[in-house]
Amino acid sequence: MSITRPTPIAEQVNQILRTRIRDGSYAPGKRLPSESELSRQLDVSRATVRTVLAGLEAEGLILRKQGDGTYVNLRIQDVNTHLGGLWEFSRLIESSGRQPAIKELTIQPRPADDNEAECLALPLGSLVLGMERLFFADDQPVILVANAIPLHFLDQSAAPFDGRLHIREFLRRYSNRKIAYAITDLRAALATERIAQFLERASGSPLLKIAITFYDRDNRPIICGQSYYDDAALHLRLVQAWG
Amino acid sequence: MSITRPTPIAEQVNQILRTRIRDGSYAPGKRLPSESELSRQLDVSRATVRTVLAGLEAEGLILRKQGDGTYVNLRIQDVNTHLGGLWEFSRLIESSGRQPAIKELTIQPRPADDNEAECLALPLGSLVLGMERLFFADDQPVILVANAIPLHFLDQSAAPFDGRLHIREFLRRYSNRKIAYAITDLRAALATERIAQFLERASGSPLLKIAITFYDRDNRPIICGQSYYDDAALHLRLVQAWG
DNA sequence: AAGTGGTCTAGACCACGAC
DNA sequence: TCGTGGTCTAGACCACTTA
Repeated sequence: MSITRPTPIAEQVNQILRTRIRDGSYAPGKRLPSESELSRQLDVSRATVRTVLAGLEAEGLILRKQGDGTYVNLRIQDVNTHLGGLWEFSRLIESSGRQPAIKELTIQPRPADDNEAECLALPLGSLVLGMERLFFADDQPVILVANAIPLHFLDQSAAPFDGRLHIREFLRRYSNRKIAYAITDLRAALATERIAQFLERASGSPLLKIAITFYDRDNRPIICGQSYYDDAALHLRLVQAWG
Repeated sequence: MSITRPTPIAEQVNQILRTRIRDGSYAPGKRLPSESELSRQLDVSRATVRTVLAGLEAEGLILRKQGDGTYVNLRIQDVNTHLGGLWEFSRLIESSGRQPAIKELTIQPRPADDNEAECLALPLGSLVLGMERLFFADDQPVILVANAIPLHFLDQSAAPFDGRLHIREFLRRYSNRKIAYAITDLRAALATERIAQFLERASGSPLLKIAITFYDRDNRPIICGQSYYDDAALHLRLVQAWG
């Protein structure tokens, strides 16, 4: 029996507003009820409403105009991520309107390579769980991901590990670490023979290379990963609010 | 440093804390004063302090641990952008510890090409101000940018336009439009002969291609641009807080 | 002039981590 | 247990847009 805490009010408000935007109760281009009105409707303080709206604005979902009102952004349908969601490949595929799937290619303990050892601040030759996975959008391969997690962070008794889980879910199930932030390196790269084969592209095609390292609250690296992203098959399009 | 009224209090607090972090008053890895303590020190409410800290956390500058305290992130030096700074190439270069410079290649009115007309929602053949510029990091060319702005958005009497201004400053000086948000397309591309020459790379090298369209609060496209980013010369590395 | 979002305050109580 | 950050409230006043 697991403990359930009451869901934070702000989170509930968040879900309600997102739902109303998604299902068209608040149509694209239209004005939302005022903050005071929402505050009354939902019976929460205006401060709470504002916290939630700030989040939606940062994602580009709404536009707020002082002295006028809050509007649903017209152009969100074109976008598949905001810069905070860059690691959630499944959601990214989903919000492009396609069906995501993960295929596990390999998943096994092995010594860390040089790059991984450096990323994870491990002594050379330390054991990591190596994971290679292929993400599909509507049965078309679009992202090839190689991850490494230090073995000692994982609950070995939970093996075998399920390679089709999202990284978030994977960590929650097999480890007690929590991710605080990630550092991401964005590069352009040419497809090697092997990568090209998996992604069904010509060898030498340009691909996005996304290298992510996840850290916990104590600044310890938890996971490092290199992803090859076929930007011809799946656009990477993001909104940025003008802070 | 003291608090005065004209500029927003939160902004002043923001600057104060950033300064203290940058100059080492709050050293990397060390704990900041508690929120209540800061609230007393600066004579602002705790809510205001929290607003500012939330911003710093989103940028990855600090880590907050419930029940413990707020810490300066150790790894900030490695990073050159955060969620939302992707368009500010000059700042991006600067925060990599290098000296930014902008060279104006061309700047002149011309008809919009097909792509620009579509991005900017203009009739084919409409006039735009075309701008081609090269960004340098320590005298090394790193980003080639081509922008287009509909001519009728610009104050023609202000010509000639200064092509060495940041896009933000450019718009402020020559137009009354304000940018609300941007949609960015991230791609990998191969350097054409011409692009390679400007960036001093081999023809066919992989480059990041960043296509940005800026919109104002009324959802009208203001600027569109295509940038070629030499990721071998200048890493694109960003922090993402785990929301 | 009225109504909107923007800013800020002063408090309350809770959840968590270190001691 | 104590101090920290996390959540939330009720209300004040300001700045801006629209009519």
